[in-house]
Amino acid sequence: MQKDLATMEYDELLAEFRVILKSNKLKFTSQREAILQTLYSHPQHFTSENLYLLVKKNYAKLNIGIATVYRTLSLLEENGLVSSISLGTQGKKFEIANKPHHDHLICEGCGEIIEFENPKIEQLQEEIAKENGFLLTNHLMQLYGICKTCQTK
Amino acid sequence: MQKDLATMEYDELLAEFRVILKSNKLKFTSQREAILQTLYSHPQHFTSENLYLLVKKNYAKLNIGIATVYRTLSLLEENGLVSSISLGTQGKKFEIANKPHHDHLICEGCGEIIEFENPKIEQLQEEIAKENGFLLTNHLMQLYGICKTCQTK
DNA sequence: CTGTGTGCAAACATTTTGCAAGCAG
DNA sequence: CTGCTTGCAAAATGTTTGCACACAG
Repeated sequence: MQKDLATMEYDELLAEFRVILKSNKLKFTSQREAILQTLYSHPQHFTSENLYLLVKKNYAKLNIGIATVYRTLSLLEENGLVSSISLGTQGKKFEIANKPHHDHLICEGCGEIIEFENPKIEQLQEEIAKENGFLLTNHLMQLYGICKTCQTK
Repeated sequence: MQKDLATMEYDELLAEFRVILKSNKLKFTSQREAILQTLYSHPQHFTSENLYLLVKKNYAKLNIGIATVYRTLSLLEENGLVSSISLGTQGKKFEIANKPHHDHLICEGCGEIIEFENPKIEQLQEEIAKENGFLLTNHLMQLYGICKTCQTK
């Protein structure tokens, strides 16, 4: 039984990544580690571009290419180590998946993202899936609004 | 007080569109109408491309361009007559907004989209927003899973 | 060694924009 | 008439792919 990603420390995450690579006959490379490490140490939402720039800066010696970032993000997402969401006009964003599942409250004024989780909603979602004969694999919930600060502007 | 979009017939929708255009000093053109009409009569989810192809086919005389579709969709979305969602790898999809708010259950196998609504979840969302000092304007909920048919494949 | 991974540049896909001609008001 | 709108093509953006060399196993 795999350990819950939610409570995973970096070394555990890394070990998990190695297992995934091995079982897919893929190789562990410094570029792949740099990307995983960067995602882990910045639990924020990255666009592919942002992540590329940060890895490029923090691991200048690697001279990483944007193509590698895309390829690695796909790999990580396919294996559940990162998740992505698409915000309206801001494009696709990625984040490391080593935290409890959570949803997003997004301010349309300043773009601030607040994370939250709500077990009751999760339970209702399961019920809806069941009613429709679906086997749920994932979900995405984004609430858009105006935050307190922007309301007073 | 504006009539609820949810119960709007086409002629009402069209009238609403004319008002929006007028108040923005924009013109009512056959291209814009063709797009609105097509969205109304096909209450499904369109990509920009799909919609372009369908309008092109149904209104061949107009010889419409893809740029006009993009421009009109932006206009309609800004004014709340269409809404859009971003599905994982399938890009942004648009639909006419003249129906009750609803969320989506999406099959990762075949791409089928089932619409549903759940008042209990909506209420919980309001509570979450309130707790965080947000004034809710909109929300998006997508449940991903495998539909009954795809489960047996 | 073998075969996967990488950076690079080119290719693609999608969306936006400049422009001259068309047309709504 | 005036100036918004359109189609077209070009440009801009974002993402994927082919290739030859690099390197993990």
